[in-house]
Amino acid sequence: MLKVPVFPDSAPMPPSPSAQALHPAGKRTGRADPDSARCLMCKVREYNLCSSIEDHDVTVLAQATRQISLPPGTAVIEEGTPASAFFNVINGTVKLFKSLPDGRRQITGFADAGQFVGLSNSRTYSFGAETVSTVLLCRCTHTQIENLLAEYPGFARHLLSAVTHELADAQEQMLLLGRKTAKEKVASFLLDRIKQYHRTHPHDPDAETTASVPMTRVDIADYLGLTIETVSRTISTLRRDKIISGTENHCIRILSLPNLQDIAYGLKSI
Amino acid sequence: MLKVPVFPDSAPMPPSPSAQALHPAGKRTGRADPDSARCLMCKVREYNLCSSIEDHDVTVLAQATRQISLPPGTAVIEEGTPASAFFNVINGTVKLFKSLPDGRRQITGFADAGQFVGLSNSRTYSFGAETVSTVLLCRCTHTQIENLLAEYPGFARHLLSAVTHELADAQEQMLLLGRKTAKEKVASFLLDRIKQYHRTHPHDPDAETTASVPMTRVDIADYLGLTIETVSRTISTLRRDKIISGTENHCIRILSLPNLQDIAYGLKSI
DNA sequence: CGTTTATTTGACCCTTGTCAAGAGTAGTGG
DNA sequence: CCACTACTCTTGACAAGGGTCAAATAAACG
Repeated sequence: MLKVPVFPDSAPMPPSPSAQALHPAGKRTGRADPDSARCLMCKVREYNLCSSIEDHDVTVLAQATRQISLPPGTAVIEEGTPASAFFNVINGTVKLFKSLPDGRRQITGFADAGQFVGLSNSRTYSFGAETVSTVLLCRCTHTQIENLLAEYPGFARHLLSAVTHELADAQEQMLLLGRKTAKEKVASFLLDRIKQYHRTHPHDPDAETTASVPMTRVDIADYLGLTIETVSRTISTLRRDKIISGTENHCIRILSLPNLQDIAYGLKSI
Repeated sequence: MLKVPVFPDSAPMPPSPSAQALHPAGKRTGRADPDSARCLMCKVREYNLCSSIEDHDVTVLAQATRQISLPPGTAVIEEGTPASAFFNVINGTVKLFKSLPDGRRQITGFADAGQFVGLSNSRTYSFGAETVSTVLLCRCTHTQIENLLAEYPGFARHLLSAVTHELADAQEQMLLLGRKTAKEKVASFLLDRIKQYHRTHPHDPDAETTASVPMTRVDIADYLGLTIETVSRTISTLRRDKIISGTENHCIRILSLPNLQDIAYGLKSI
């Protein structure tokens, strides 16, 4: 049978306390140790990949991963370097991007709390990743991911589901980049940010009308395939048209969600 | 544990002779039946997902799938309809696309022989699919894919690898759509077509300099986020600059691969 | 061989990019 | 607490890449 590793030939990693063989599948620890408590109490555990590993096996996870905190603007993954690690975002936002030799850049997505970063099929990363805000990450080597995949069938299925979802998002973004106008692009982006805010603040009564935009105009422009000037002008227009309200730059309030939706999908001729 | 099906709640399918329960894992058939011969002799078997199922289990595959042949321009998947089937492309090319309400369309990719179409995480397809040329497909219900995933761990891993690869392609295409000029887009597209021709015609001595372009200008334009006029003009310019040669429309000969590569990555200022 | 459809080419214009300057904002340190 | 500096963001004037509309060619097909 053809071998098709998801993480082929992971580059050798510097030895770390947590870089040890996983427990055999199904082995139970009598009770939670301090490490597994970290995973059990993790605020994104129920939303992300880790939910595939049941509570009583969580020691495996805790020993396979290490948490790191990074300030805004820090490189997490360097485009073209050996692909060796995988990251879960616990808190904050990470941007993923690809670049051209002359420096032009396309941000392919933002990974918020609960999402992951660093899946690669090839020996090197085909994309870069950098923190947008202060970010808490859970790091795991590809070798350890391979072990989890081999021991927990549910994990492979969960990962497949997550990647399939990402692919659908990527296709939606291709539609945006190839066929939408600047105004439609910005409106679509704001809708995504509202959804994201709603996911992470389900109990905020204003969640329906709030968009958290932690990224700069440069990042928004590189995400939407525009220039910062066009992004700025378009947001100003939306403010002038009373579709959004103009208090702050990084927390936008939506005055007319239906109008914004119509614009995003090209139903508003204006 | 949270259940995360890759094909949730597959829509009920009309009963078909091949829509029956799979054989139990590991059950061997004494020798190949006519059905399994179809799979064993399949010309893409060694390249595609089916290689995850070993030869002695191939009856399972043969009974789970049905081959269909479709003329050019036939809808394979209707955007927004219930997601119920999955297709392997045995021969020909299928285009995948998303549309806006007013008819604007973005082709998100072309699936050539050996690739698959129809993976979906949601109840309905978020994209459409249509044949470009005459196409031979191998159809399989999502229910049957679920069974294969449950019984053959290698299959889930193979599928994960394939989807991860598709995601990387999608990211590369986002870079193209968001940040490349018309000339760079067309050059990148031609390079992809050369690679594709090389894969499918490994013994052709001209494979290094040949690009098969079965799709129309409309499809190319919808794939690159341009208009047909711009695609046409750009190809004419490449011909005038002696980078490609102008014999036919659907089989392009490359005169200077290095130049084409430089243009595709923005290294050629012209 | 004529009809239909796909492609090319031209003329013109609009959306978005480029260049440049001004206005906010956020830190920093006296 | 208030300058000072360094960004980030906004706005304006202008240019250009690519879109739109229209017509001419070239292929494809019965």
